[in-house]
Amino acid sequence: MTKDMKDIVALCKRRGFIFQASEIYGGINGFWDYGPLGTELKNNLRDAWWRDMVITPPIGPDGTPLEIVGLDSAIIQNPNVWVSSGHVGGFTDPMVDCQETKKRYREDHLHVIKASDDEWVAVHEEAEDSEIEKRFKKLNIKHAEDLERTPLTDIALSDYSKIYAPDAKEKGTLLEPKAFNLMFETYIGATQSDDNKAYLRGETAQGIFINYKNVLDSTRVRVPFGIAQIGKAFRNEVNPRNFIFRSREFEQMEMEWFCDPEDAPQWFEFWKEERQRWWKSVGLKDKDMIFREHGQDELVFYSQGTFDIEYQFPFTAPGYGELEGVAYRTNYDLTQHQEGSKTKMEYIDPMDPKNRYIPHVIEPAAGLTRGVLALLCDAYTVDENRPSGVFLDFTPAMAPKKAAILPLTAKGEHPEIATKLYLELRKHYAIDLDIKQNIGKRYARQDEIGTPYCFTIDDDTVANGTVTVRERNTMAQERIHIDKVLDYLREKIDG
RNA sequence: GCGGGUGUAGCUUAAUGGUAAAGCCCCUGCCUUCCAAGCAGGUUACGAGGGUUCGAUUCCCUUCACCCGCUCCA
Repeated sequence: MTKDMKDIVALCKRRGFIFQASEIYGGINGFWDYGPLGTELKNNLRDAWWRDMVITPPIGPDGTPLEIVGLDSAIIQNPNVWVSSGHVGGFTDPMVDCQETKKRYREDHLHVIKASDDEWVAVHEEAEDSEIEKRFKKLNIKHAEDLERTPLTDIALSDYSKIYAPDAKEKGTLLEPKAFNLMFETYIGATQSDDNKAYLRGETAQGIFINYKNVLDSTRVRVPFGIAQIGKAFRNEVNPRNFIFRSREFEQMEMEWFCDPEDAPQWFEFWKEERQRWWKSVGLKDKDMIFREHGQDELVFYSQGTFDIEYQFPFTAPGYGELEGVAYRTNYDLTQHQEGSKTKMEYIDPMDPKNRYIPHVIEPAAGLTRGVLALLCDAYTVDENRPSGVFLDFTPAMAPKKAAILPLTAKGEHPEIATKLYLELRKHYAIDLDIKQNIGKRYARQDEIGTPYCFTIDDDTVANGTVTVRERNTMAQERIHIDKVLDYLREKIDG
């Protein structure tokens, strides 16, 4: 039985994990709201990351604990931050559309071969000569001897009328290149003009880089150290798709690890390992993940290595979708901000003041909301042998509700004892108390929201103080004393 | 952004140019000593806007959202 995205989305809505944003107004493309359980789940994943990064960072290769501090920067920064980072202008890839075939190409991916003065043929940059010859034959154009290629970026717009687009029959069907900028624009103050234009952050990372000096000067951290931040980021995606996987407003968990350039390659290896381990620790199954080093051709120009942690989502299968990228960004960002802000970003080694350098950065950048989606997809388990037909196999630590307290009947002393137990347990964990309806329905409901344990109060509880524990995945039951319930939960959740 | 598809209750599905039906879920009560049981009752829907029409959920137009493919994802 395969997991169907439709069913997962339906369950998310039915049980209050994730809703279409602005649903009662007809929705809004690329935005999602988190319901009561989705919020709990997201917070659990977020808190686990914060705990494992900032509160209790990993032990380093030399046996000493790493030093990582937290940050919460503004979503809107001085717009020059995004000019220096390259998000405004530099990184946008102009696209050209073909009027005839409705296809769209990256301008810098197309090459043009000039067969004659007015018959030019556009081809993909990776097209081989043999393919190109076929293309010429099809167009019935005698091809030039040398097949010399000119990048489309070097061709004047006025010459577009001579070009046959890669998949077109007619020439002159390519339209003017359009720049796509994914930054969300806004205006500061009540009037709108270019003077007060600003951007919603496209990533949380830049907030870290621009506070690097502040953190150094205020916290006594020394290289190597990290600054971690969790928060919303915004990208005006051309085409949001696949539930919450690519949305225009999303949440990131990013850490910038500042280190000596000489040590950077070792730290890169360290964080690759560490981040793989972490995703497994929150419950993702090894068999559904892939760990992938980017090839040279995939790397952005300033990166000396990028490592993807990807998950096999139902909508990407048999392929994978990115959960986290661990990138060796060199000192690119700090250097950019040093130039852009005229603020020195040099680090002076306190043990050796002659040793000055701009730290290199290893960046483990994870998608929190993508992580939530992976947890949901991973947990979704079809089981036709149980009333609900499905259950969510969250780890106890990630489950939105840790346990449900269920009086077997709504009569006698059952509800009273159940309520007392509930009042005790809820001081420690997110607990459900559910009294109404028959017990089977209540178990089924808890299965659907992934509650790992149900404690049921029956006549034996009244007689001898024991309750049944019903385990979600196996539906097996055992009896334990009511006084041991909290210890039992502690052991399962934190132990 | 392009092409195709789909929008009726929380879900699954009906019917209809003239008061929109059912099953499941949900809620209330009864009953129930362990997995959506039974009985009685109850809430909830034509994605939005416009047009045609005496009257539109139904026909037409526009729009929005979702799904699939293409494109894209610094």
